[in-house]
Amino acid sequence: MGRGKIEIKRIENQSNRQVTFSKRKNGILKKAKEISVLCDAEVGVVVFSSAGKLYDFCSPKTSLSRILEKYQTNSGKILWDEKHKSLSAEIDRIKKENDNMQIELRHLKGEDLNSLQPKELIMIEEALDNGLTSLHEKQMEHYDRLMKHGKMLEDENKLLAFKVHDIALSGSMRDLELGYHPDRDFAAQMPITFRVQPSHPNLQEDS
Amino acid sequence: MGRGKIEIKRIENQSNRQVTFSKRKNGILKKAKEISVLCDAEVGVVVFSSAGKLYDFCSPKTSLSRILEKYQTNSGKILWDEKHKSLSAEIDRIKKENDNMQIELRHLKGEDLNSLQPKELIMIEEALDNGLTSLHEKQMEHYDRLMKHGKMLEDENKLLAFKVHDIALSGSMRDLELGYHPDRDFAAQMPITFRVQPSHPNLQEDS
DNA sequence: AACTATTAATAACA
DNA sequence: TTGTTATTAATAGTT
Repeated sequence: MGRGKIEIKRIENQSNRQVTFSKRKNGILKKAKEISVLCDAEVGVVVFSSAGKLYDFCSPKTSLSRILEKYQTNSGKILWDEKHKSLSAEIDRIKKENDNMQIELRHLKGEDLNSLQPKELIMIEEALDNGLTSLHEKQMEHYDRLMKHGKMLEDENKLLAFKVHDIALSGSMRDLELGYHPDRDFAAQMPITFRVQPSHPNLQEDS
Repeated sequence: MGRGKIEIKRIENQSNRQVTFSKRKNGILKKAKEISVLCDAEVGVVVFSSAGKLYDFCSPKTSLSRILEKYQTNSGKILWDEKHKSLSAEIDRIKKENDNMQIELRHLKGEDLNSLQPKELIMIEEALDNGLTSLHEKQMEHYDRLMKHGKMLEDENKLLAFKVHDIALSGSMRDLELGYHPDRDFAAQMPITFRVQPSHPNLQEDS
């Protein structure tokens, strides 16, 4: 189909080859489009020129992804070896890590101990003991902090109780009887730790 | 290019469509082969008939995998979305699971406790206590078993010591002075638990 | 599946 | 590249 018949073998003349590529590439993409429309077929075409430039066609209503997905299930061949395998490998690796941690966790929780040797039990016991030790230290810190805070509150309460007593003696009880008014001037300006907290159980104890 | 011109739109007649598909499909695959040879191009073609049958061509000296790999790097489009995404999602899921276990493990080992509230510390403490309880039960079992075994050995040793004493009295000391002979007749035929174990520390105590 | 009249693709050329 | 055209190749409709 041209001014002369040609043999189907590599065209040695570079520019000739390039022209032929361009024309035939258009031809193939056109044919692909036509068969997809005429025959309701799914078609995917990918072409690289020898220079490495990419051309492709994919039938409408689908995508290369879907076509290739279908290709794999249909042909049994697996395409995306590289990325696919590396992802699968990573999954395996993480799962193994997961399993090991799971086992360790179970052991620390006192489960699945039957298969373990006495020495292994002792190692777990040491881990648990260490854990408890650290934990108790931390709890002690919390306890100390709470005690300190409680002591502070008690001191504040004493101070407040004293002031209340003072105000009561000076005769202006009405302000207190009105209760909690956060937007009242004197309340807003008072440092927060010095505001009256009516529900505090310790408030009355030392007064 | 046929007895008549045709519009490029879906061929409604089913059998007609099928015939046209068959012919044009061959045409496309042939064209693909030709351009790959003539122009030294990489070509991949995948065609599905409307019935779902697969036909494909791939230029020699390469593979669909490689062509598609190249397609991705060249176009920036990511193909294998489906499997790829689901694998990535699974990795994320497992990693999250992993992280959670890691945190739980660290907590049980008494690490990274600073961010925890007292109530959380108590929950960990309970877990550790439970773990220790189960562990101690298991260790107790081991201990009991060992004790039982030790008692059994002691009994056997007493019996052996008695026999040794007996034999010594009957005058044939030479056999014993020769030491351990596993292939001697009387040793090989004796049940294994009754053979003399010279290195056993309890052997002389009750004799 | 073949056949073949016709259209479509394209090799060589500009 | 793009366009033109003589030719070959593909294929629509038919057998």
